Amino acid sequence: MTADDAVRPRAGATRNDVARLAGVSTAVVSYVVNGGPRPVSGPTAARVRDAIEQLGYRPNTTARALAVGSTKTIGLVVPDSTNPFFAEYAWQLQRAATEVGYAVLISNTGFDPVVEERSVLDLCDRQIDGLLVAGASGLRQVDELTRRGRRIPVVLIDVSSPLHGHTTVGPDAIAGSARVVDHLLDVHGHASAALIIGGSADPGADGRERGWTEAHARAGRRLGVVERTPFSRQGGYEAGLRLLRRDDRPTAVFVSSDAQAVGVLHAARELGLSVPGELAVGSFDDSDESRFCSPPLTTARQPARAMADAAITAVLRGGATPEHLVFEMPLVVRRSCGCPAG
Amino acid sequence: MTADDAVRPRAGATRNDVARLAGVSTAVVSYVVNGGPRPVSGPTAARVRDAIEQLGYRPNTTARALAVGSTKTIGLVVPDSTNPFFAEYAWQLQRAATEVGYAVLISNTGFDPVVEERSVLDLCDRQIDGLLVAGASGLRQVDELTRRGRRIPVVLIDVSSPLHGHTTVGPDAIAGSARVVDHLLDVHGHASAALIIGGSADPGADGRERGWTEAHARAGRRLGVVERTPFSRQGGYEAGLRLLRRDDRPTAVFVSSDAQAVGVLHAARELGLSVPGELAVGSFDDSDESRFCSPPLTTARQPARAMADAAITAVLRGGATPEHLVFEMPLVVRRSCGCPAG
DNA sequence: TTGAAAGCGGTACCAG
DNA sequence: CTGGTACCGCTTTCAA
Repeated sequence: MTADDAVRPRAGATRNDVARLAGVSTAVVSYVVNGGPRPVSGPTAARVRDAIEQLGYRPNTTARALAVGSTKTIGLVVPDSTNPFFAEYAWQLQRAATEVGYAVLISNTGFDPVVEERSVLDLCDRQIDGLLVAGASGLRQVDELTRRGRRIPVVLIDVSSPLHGHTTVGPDAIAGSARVVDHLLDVHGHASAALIIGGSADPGADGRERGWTEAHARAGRRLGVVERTPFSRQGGYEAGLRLLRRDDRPTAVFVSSDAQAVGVLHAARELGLSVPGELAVGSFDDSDESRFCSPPLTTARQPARAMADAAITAVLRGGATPEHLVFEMPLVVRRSCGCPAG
Repeated sequence: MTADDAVRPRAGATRNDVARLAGVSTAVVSYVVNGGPRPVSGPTAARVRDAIEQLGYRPNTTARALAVGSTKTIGLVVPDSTNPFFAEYAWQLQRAATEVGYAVLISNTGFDPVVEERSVLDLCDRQIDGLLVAGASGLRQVDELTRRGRRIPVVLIDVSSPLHGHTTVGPDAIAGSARVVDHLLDVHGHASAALIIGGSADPGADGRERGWTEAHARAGRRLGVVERTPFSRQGGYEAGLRLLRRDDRPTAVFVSSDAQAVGVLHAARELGLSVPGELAVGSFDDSDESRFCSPPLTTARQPARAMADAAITAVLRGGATPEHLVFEMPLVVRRSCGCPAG
């Protein structure tokens, strides 16, 4: 109201200013701001609130973090937040975190273990209260972190199989993948399905590969060929091209992510092959894109929302006792497998 | 080496521990950690480094932030990080920020002005060093922030037209949109193009709408119909259905985002209409998806990488003097407009 | 070249 | 119910 622009320090009011204006101690200001830990009389509290209002006082989160030892922030390490599934997952994690008063600091690794290591360290240096890691490559430094210094809770998200000594949350990738391969083999009668999947870090560790293998075994079929390629549309496209140019071109393929599957669709189109007519495709994720591509993808659904809620809950609980949360993956039938529209 | 698990405090070593072990003062530890502001003799520095190594000491970023008044963090407010373009843009911003030692805290608003306001406040409370805002709705509270308390630099990203008093970075949406509409009108000879665009907050404020309008004006054509719908695949799909069921079904449409365009493609497919045969579509963004959908989209390219670099640079410079950085949008010709493959 | 000490903005315990 | 005050971990000025 008055010419207070000149009076107000550019740095913003601190709890000291508030205390002075309200004629109380800083402790009292703290009590009313946080509703505790000591009670404050009505009138006093009112004076404090007035002062806060008048000064436009906002508590300094950094100072609070230093004092209480919690930043109300959780770190998230993902390979590539640009991938439609991770984008959605990250979004859900953020929503879930926000709902309980936490912020999420995201770090992309680009599937590079070195970057991943650096990311984990950076995040920890920022005093995050918990760490969510997708893309399990960097387990080594995660372990080390857990050992030395601040013992911050870590939960591995997006792991296909429960990992010893860590709390994990992820889809039942084995069952989910098997479900789509079964569908290809059983209801559509393909002799086998090829597999398009990511880098060969540790074949067999990936639940998607195992599900694919097991489904073939159960059906008594010989395994189809496998193509390894990056988890991206472009990666899927290239693998698709390779696959579809083979002399023994497969009639069905299970692709380990929607992004790659979109690339496969593109490759088929370019080669003039019809999907599902000449190539049936099943996929994994059920990201938004899978409903809108052509043809829409039959895919195993990752319940991102539920997993996100679980991951946030788990990491905030502190990961004291390792637990393994696995989520069922419903089969979402659309047209890429050969089923009629619907 | 020894049984130091018992010795090492669970809280992690502090600079005090390091100082004690190295037999120096905490100031010296600070000097060697930060390479300044005072010089330290070789031997002393070596002792300190040893101590750091031995204790596995990691500086506490929070404490540092409190002391120096900078969190090395910049806030980013976006409507929906799940949208393919924003996902990519956010990714680029993160990359650019990381390169200069900053982290990015993302907040999604879901296009809700109330949420947006809360987000901006939350971010500021976290003592971010700068704020990037996409989706200009929340200008009011941004202005207010700039006025009271900590004067944090704000840059508006993703604005189509330079905004008074703020530093902005964005594509030349008017020219870019006009470029694709021109293409539809001139090279493919359509009488006019319909427009699919987002919420009607302030028609005319959106550069895409203006570009579309101006292109028609220049060509001496009557404007096509406009459909307003959310910026999502689903939104585009619904708008597409509405548009394509009209008696006076348009022969060409300019869609204001790739995500919506993908929805339009889906709608056309569902109605058995061929693109570009019966409907030519031009779009905006050039996200990865636009290369892989069917048919691939002719679109105006947002130079996300360059814009991200500029945005980070600008916000870090402090936004002292408002500047308006606008980026050209190249036309990317693919097949959805009717041009031959290539 | 190094040490002592005064903050940065809050929190929360201990007295009163 | 409230005030005084010792931290939280690090930075940086001032003296030595």
